[in-house]
Amino acid sequence: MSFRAIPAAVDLPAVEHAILKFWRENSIFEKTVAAREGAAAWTFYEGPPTANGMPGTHHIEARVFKDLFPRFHTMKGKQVTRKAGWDCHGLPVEIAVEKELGFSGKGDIEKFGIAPFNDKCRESVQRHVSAFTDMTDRMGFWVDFDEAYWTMSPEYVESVWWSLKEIWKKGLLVQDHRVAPYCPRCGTGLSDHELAQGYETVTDPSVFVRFPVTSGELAALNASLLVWTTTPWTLVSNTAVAVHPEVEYVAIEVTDEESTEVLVVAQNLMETVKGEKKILKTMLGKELERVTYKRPFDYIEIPDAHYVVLATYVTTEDGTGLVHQAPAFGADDLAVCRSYGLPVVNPIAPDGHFLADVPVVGGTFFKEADKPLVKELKASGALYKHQQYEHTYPHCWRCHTALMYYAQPSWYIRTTSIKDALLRENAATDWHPETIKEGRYGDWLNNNIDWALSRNRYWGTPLPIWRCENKHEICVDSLKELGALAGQELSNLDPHRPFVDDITFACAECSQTMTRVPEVIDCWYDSGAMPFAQWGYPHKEGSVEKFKASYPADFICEAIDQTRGWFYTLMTIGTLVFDQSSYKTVLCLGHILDKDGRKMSKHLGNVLEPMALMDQHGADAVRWYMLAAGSPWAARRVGHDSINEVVRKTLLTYWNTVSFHALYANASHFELSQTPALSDRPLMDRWIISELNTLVQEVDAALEDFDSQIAGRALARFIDDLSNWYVRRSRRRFWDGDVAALGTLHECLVTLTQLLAPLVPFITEQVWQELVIPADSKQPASVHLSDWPAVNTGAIDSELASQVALTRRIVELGRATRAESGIKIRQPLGRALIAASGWSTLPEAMREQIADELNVQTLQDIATADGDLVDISVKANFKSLGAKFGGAVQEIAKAIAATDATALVKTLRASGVTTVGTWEIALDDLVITEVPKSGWSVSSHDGESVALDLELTPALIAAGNVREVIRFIQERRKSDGLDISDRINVTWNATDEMAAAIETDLAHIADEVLALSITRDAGLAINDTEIGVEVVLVKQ
RNA sequence: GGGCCCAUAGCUCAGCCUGGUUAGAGCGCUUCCCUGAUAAGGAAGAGGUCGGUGGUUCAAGUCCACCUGGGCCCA
Repeated sequence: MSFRAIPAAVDLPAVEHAILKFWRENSIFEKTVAAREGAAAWTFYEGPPTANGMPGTHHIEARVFKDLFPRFHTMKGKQVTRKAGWDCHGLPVEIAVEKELGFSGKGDIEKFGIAPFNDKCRESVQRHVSAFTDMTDRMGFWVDFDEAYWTMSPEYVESVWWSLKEIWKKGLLVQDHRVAPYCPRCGTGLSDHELAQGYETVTDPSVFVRFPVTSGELAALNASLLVWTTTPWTLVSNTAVAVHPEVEYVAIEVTDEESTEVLVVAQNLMETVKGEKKILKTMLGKELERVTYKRPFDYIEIPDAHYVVLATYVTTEDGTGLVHQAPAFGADDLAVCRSYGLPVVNPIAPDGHFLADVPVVGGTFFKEADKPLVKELKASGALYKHQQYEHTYPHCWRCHTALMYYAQPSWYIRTTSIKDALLRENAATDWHPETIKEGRYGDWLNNNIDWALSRNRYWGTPLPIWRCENKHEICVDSLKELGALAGQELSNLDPHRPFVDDITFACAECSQTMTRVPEVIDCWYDSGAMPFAQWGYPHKEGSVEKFKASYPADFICEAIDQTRGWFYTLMTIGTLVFDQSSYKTVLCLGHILDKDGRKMSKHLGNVLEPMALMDQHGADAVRWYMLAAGSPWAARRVGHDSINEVVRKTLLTYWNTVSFHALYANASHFELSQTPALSDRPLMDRWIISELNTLVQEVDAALEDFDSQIAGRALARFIDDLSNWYVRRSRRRFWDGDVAALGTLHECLVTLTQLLAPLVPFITEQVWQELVIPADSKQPASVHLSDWPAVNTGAIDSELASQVALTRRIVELGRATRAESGIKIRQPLGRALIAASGWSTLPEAMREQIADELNVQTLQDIATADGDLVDISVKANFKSLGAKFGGAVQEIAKAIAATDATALVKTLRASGVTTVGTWEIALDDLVITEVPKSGWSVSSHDGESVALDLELTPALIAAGNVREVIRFIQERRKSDGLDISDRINVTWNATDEMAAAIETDLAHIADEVLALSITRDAGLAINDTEIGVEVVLVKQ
């Protein structure tokens, strides 16, 4: 058992590669899971990334957090299995393949063939997965790739089918119409993702049209509804007019040069109407419900329609507050019209042209129909106003055709019918940050709409519904069931298109042929089904047990964009199928932005490539930055400089403290067993051990609360305390091989390494191998196999902590005073006066440290110094006064300011209370500052002061010179390349003044510089040395 | 257009829940100090209308409302 030398310089990325090798060769990840066999499980679900491109830095972000908490809980004794997953299906994959093949739409795919196209999609997924595994491995995210689930695997698809059948059996999976953006040229609907790529600014007509009222009081007034639209081509399909039920509408008589008429508009949009106005009637929107009107075009048959309906989505931001409804061409329109039982009539063919038999515009492309229709409106007198209107409108990103919102048949899951259950499950979910629960996510649930499940595409889980021409329907839950229906052995069938499309069988009810409906499902359903589908539940052997043991998850974690993505589908499918959400705790991360606060995108060229980032700075640095530099749930900026700082400040300081320990433990042949009991160690040791145990408490609490930033801050502060106070102040003890100091530092480093391990697994593993295992062979082979440190509350001494804090504040003030006085710290001073409330009880050891740090010979309490040395000033303590006297504080503060401070403090110190004005105050109602009078150099802060006596005696000057000489020789040792433990012989010469100082303290100097002999050589030239000394060092 | 989140030093971020009168840290910059582990450390300086406006209060960076700007999600 011994300590190895650990180099101070370290190449972090190189160390990481060695550690990766060590983990791999020794199966450390597998062992951390196996070691907890039989322990309570802490379940984590991996949200599968879509392998449709190369991983970006934002992928690292989520994966850092997905790694930290499983590592933490493993150390805390839980078994955390981590199954990787890949989201394989979906439009993004199809688009990537289409691009590769140079396709421009569904026609090309069908020409190419669905089977070969899907083969290409499968290949594309497999190709990108390796980039993800490389990145994942490099960053130290421990997850089991060997057992990864793939959403395209047959057993996964069958499990998804099973769940769909469960939903179908409940009557919640149905076909209905859906309005979606649609490219009439490509003949396909577009996803939101595609939509976002194609917005273009266009100028469209904006028309105000009169719809004459035909029933009730308003008809008697000859009133017309004034309706605004920017899509005149949809007026042919007008079915209703929507108003907001709670908005005030007015019927106004308008008179201009030519005529008088009565129009109905929202009251606060009356400005739209020009001319002399007289309000005839005011009414709420809901009073207009079911008022009938005459539509502008009678070209197509729309039965039982054309009246006013109520809709809360109507706004009075622009237009007239009366919104024309064409349910085939607007999602809101469709929802509103459907709730009134209005028909959905569509005069436009899938190619975007009006049906040939429509008058006036038959055969016209929808966008081209605006002009002739406006002309017709003008001719019939229905047109009130016609303007041009510039706005952004979605276009097809492939062919730039203006998109149509177009009603298409689509399959829905009736999630609205389980809304109450979803709200119940959400209420039981632990969200981090908490605001998401009732905010963004809660709102989304409250405004829940049915899930449009189907896609008219190729590469996805086929919707397992077969139908005959009499609309009899069956949902299939497995290949086995399908085989039984079809009378074929199908267990080896690829459950994808086009193979499943080929399976047909006779309808049990009408004997007609049943064929599969053509759609595939939304790939978000795939990923939301992973809690059971990852096990092949319930078909696969053993899956039932595995599923039950791992449902619901204790922890999931993704970025905030998943609120309506995976967080939603996971909860919804769980609730639909099992009546229970599939996760208990969810950590919702903010986004990673570039150094200028912009989203990272290829387009802006500001993407940080993750592998390069880790090769440059090291994965630990990137991890620490993600975890600790800012709040996990806030959006954060990433740049090279900020990551560099992490390395310098935190990781290298930690490393160098380890290296320092190794240096002296090695030099003095320290053994851990030599460490004395804690109670026998000096105050300084007991302090840092107290801080260490406080740290264990803090980090544990923060990580239990998923707040890595607070944990990181506490750890960084401790590293700083350890290195820059404990080690620095104890340096001499280390030189001397003090076993208490070496043992204390070792204890701190071992525990610190364990606390850091889940955050920065590489450097801590290296330290474990270099520092811990060689000294204690009983320790586990990896830090990640060790148990989370238990806090020793008995070692926490809060009084000691506050005393050290006071010591450090006094030192800080003293240094400021020193700097101000212009006298170097190397020059000893005779006396310092201290004013601080805890001074009188400060232990001697700490006073010595202050004296040493400030290089003063004696310290004295300012209160015991000669009487008129001190000026006392007081200020009101608003916090305590405000609590006692409330509104009177300002007056009291004035009264206090007007009182003689010295007398006031004297009285209070003697009797505890006194009256100022009419108020009785106590000592803690004042902020007291004591400052020495002139002749001293002083610094004060928050009522604490340090004053230095600047008088230099010849003895002090000589002592200063001795210190100069020692420093000079030490520097020479370093520049001569001597080892810290080399013994030397010194030959010296100096100016008279310096020589006198040296002669008085030869033994001390020799001792400090490890000199066996120290001899003057008057012949040695001293001219060109700054302090008037020259030395020659000879290694013994 | 709607909802949610965010806005504090040149930069990255604390502080806000629980209001208290000179608003903090680190990086960067200038000057100086210290150094027998450190790519470190220390001191001083420059740098802030705490996004804006109003309100509540004896007192607002902190609580409330509105506005502006940014981000995300949804239309």
